[in-house]
Amino acid sequence: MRSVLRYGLLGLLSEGPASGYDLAQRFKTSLNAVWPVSHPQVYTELVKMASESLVTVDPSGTRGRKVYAITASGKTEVQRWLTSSDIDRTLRSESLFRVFFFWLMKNEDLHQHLEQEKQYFTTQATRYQAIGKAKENGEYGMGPSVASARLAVEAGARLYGALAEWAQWVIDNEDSKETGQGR
Amino acid sequence: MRSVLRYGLLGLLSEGPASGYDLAQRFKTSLNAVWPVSHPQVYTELVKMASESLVTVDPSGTRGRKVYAITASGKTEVQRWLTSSDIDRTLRSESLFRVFFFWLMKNEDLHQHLEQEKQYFTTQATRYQAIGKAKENGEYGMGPSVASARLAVEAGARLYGALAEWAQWVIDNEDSKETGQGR
DNA sequence: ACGGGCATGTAAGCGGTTACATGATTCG
DNA sequence: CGAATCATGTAACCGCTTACATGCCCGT
Repeated sequence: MRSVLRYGLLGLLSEGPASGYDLAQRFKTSLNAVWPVSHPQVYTELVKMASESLVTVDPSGTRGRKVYAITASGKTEVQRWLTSSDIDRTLRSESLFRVFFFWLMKNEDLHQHLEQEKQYFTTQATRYQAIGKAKENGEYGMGPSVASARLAVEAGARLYGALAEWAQWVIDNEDSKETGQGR
Repeated sequence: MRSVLRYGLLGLLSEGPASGYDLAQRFKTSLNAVWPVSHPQVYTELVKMASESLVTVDPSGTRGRKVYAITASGKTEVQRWLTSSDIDRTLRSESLFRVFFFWLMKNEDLHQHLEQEKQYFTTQATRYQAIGKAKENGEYGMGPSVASARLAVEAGARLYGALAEWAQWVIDNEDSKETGQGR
């Protein structure tokens, strides 16, 4: 099952033509949170897609820009992906991976780590809440793609909110053990 | 920044010696949810780690098993990882990636997709809740590694719970749009 | 003029998947 | 005895990262 990069690019191009640089930037500012990509990856994939005529290239943009546009077969391809039901639903996370090995950490180090994690999660949660508010106030325009992004942001806010609460729960658990309240 | 596979293996070996097959199985039953690995990856990494003397090999196990054990330098290595602060906190998810392109879907397809996602998320949430209960009842033993796994399971339950609620929220949003309640 | 961001790429190498391959052991 | 599972690997290939490289254009 091929990576989602291709479909992300086709999805972004569905909003209108853009250069590789544009696409890499837009990946970095929004999609990066759930699927990081690097710019060489974007450029090479665009070339590949052009050779499969999923996109067209107009190399006459200003400042050497190459403007890509989605084709009809590109549109069918992204549609096919969106309606295909074989999704990899794994939630990959190095943070959660570490949790399995908390028992190897010294109490002191673990406590510090948990505080950091909680800090990070709450920051992210409030950040996404703020972005969500801003999107509702139309600060990003009001196209259909913005409405979808709003949904994604809401998911982020809820996820990081849940993780922040979880971190607090773990900290409380630790404390009750140490003070012997559970005896 | 190298992948977490190595540290996962060292972490599992901290509980005691095990074969490559064992380790691959244990990855698949617990760590797979946050970091999938395939068995060739496990075998090759173990060979590499043996050559760096982070683990030792005893090839005289029953049925051709090769039993690996963690060394002192292996232990320091996993400790170093656990206390290093440069974590990649990205929450990779193909499900959430798709959300950005919901606006490209037909209402009908989208609604069906959302119902499926909600179904999946709620199933996972209840599944993790059940595992959490079982761990508390000591059905997996009561070693320190089980306590950590319990924390990870709790995170999973909360995460998927939040996602299930989110999916419901999106469905409600869609409905209010269609029936014109927002007018 | 020059520093910084715009814009595109190449190349090496690692991480990871998929398919293939092999033998040993247990269970029915 | 045969099927399933245990157990370990190899090889080809793809995805992706990192480092390197180049030229253009804008603002000061």
